[in-house]
Amino acid sequence: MAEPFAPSKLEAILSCSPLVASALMRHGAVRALPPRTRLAAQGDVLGMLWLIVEGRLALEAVSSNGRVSRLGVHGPGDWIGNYARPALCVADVVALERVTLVAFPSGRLPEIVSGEPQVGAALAGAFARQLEATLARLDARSTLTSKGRIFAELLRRAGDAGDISPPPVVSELALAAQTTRETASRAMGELERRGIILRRGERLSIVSPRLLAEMVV
Amino acid sequence: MAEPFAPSKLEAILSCSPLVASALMRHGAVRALPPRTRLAAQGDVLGMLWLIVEGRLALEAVSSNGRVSRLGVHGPGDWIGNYARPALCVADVVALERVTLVAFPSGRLPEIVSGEPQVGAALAGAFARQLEATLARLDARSTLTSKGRIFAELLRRAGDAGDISPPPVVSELALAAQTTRETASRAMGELERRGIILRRGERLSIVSPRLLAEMVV
DNA sequence: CGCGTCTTTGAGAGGATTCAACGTGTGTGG
DNA sequence: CCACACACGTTGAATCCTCTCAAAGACGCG
Repeated sequence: MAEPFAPSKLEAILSCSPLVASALMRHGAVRALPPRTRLAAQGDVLGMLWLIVEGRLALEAVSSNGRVSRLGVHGPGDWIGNYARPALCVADVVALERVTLVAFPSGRLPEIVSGEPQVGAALAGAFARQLEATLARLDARSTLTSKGRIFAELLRRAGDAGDISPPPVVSELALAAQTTRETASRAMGELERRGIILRRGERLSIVSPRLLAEMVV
Repeated sequence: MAEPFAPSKLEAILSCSPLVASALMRHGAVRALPPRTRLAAQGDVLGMLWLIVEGRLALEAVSSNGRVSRLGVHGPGDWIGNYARPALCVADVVALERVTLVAFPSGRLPEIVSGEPQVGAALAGAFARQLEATLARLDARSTLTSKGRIFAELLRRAGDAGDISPPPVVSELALAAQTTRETASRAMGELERRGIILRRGERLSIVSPRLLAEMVV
């Protein structure tokens, strides 16, 4: 945490060559942020691109009625901000925990890339992955019901293991699934009554992933 | 249209070097599709990446209740499909008009990129742009009301000119804004009654962009 | 003219949020 | 040590937004 950030870590995070890592380190500024820092606000003209190295950042948009919805959560290896030129920021960017990142002004990376094409290759892979994730999220928002999104989120967090520990905080789960505490609570209550999940202290087990998957609608 | 596709067009579309264009042409297969072709279906394992050269493609997801929602529309210079490896396709991919594209198997491009890093640079720019667009769409879906999305879509299509011609087809507008014909019709009726827009034959004029912008909620 | 597509409008239903109330556990300050 | 605030979870009832269903009119086209 406290030790200075080493370029070799970049290699691991981006799975790129030492060449690329050192080029990035040479042009970017390393920053550390305490939890809850707000890097940018909805409506700002954002002229930065950040590479997350440690910790997670969330994109949160607040709608006119005051509700906040989470557009995404990004972790090490993800890029946040504007690549080519400054642009309006659609959402707040907030640190969920202690975060280390490398900062570049918008437009700098394209320059670097033309000098060191290897960097572009690494970027393309990262952007493609993030695009896919964002598209999947858009799909969920567009085609699933509120309860369906809760169920999908549970399955996603459980992974193959089939359980989640520590058990998810209901209100946080609701935020991630773009719905309310109450709806999330009702959805989980239903799952528990039907014996599809089991909540025991520090662990939430998914008894029947099959049934749960069928309820993702 | 009918003439064979020339690499020089790629340079213009991607604004890349001849080197990159010829590398892409060498590794990809040019295809032409008639309108309404469905390139891939929701749930397919899709092992391709396409570069659109002419025409537009839509990503359409159908939800369990049968409604289709449009996740995005892509045109020349956009990439659709899976970059690194085959993956489940979240939505149908359909041609809105006659489309020409260059097809690559998933995973091929990363290979090319490692041999010809210039290609990676071009890809990074394109992916960054698409990521930004997708994020903006996700934001709209998450924070705006149905009517708000209609209003926003109208403003977007009007651009600075302040009018749209030919006037938008209501049902198509509804699809783009992820709502129903009826809701879109009511939203536009309201705008017209309040004198915010004017529909005259082959032209729809936005009388008061300011008022309209304030209604985007 | 008949047909299909598109639009408009009304009425009804349904899903999700909002409001409200209550119970719990945790940490803080008196 | 206790009172208290506070965050979280649960549950019920009311409200609201949006979709669905239904009907009717406008328009272009063969």
